[in-house]
Amino acid sequence: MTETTEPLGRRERKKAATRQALADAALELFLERGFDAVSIRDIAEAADVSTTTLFKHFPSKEALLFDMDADVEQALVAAVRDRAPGTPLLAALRTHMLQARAFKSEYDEQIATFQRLVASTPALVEYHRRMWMRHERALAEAIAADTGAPADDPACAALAHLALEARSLTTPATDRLAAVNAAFDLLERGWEAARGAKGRTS
Amino acid sequence: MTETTEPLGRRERKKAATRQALADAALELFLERGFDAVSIRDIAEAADVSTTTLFKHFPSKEALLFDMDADVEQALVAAVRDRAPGTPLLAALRTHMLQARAFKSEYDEQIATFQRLVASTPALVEYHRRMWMRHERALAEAIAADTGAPADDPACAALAHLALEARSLTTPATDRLAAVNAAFDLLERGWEAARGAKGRTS
DNA sequence: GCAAAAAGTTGACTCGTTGCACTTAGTGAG
DNA sequence: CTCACTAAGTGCAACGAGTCAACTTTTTGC
Repeated sequence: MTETTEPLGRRERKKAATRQALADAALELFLERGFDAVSIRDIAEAADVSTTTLFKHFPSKEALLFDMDADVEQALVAAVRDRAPGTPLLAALRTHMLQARAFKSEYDEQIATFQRLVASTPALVEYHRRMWMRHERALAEAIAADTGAPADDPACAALAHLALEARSLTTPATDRLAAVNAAFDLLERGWEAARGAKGRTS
Repeated sequence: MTETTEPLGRRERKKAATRQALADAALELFLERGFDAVSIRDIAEAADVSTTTLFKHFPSKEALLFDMDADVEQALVAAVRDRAPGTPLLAALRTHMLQARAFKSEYDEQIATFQRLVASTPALVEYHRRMWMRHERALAEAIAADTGAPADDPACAALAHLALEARSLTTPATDRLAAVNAAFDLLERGWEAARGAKGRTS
């Protein structure tokens, strides 16, 4: 998205290069042999650096795969904060989550194979989930701000947690979409009912 | 609960003994020094067995602590299946979860320190959560059976997932109880609304 | 009593990850 | 331009979790 090729010193460029080399080598090897069958040493060697160097760029083996995150939280918070006026909070959240690349696999073969790799490796599923759930607090605060509740309101915290968690439904390999929608149906009804009971209608 | 001291061969008794010795040694050392500061070798030595023997009894370091699980799933399913007639499904589930030992810490210092140990070790929190969520499918099926829906109904799956997940709210150290209750309030309203929309009132 | 299976041991090994001491090479100030 | 500073990278050794294969005990069923 944001091309930050601005004032890059020679040093920083080299650093970025090795980092990229590592991420590339890792992805290639993982796709080729599977996550568990590739060792850190393999990757380091493929990128022609030492394992210690690898760990100076990435904090763990899993992190090699999820290089491109960053402003996910921004987008998440923005989705509720800057939604079209009149749109219910959860509706906005639902569409935002369904538009994420995790659900766009049909359109891009690259993404689809990546998704398959992650899904077939428990360690990666877990790691991904943890990254995702890290935004729980930010979302909770955004919701609280939106509804005028105190920032640590338990109901808002619960809604944030459960809405994010909707993505991790262990659907029996069939329809992830239907699963997420079912979860949101449930939450929307519950949330609207609660809102209604308090006299507001957002 | 169920005392199975029935026809125990000498062999099985010895096996159970070493297993117990391991679990005991582990708990003691963990409480004394903390989970991360105790190595598998320490535990094996304290129980006077080899590390390989330890791993024949427990699949991982974390498993040493959660020896006493078993029929949690049974109880969970029973809580919805055998609830007092007239009780709403989610009400039964809520009380069952609040009665679990995880929330009884005030009554038992043993349990409280154990909870503290787990809570203070990310690896253990994660492991515990995973064990708990493993009952997702069983609960989903129990709910489906209860409401007459097909066993793989997405709405039931979603409810099961979110209800179980209610326990893992990352409450800011304050009131876990309030958090769980907030989650259940949300789910109850949403669920009743959905049920109502379909003409049933369980 | 004996053979098969289960429990345990030993020791070496893999793999993720860290620490330490060291070199190399941009960088910025004078 | 050079020199000291600093960040990046290296090499190596180590640690802890977990696995493997080969070998020695029991215990048990017959």
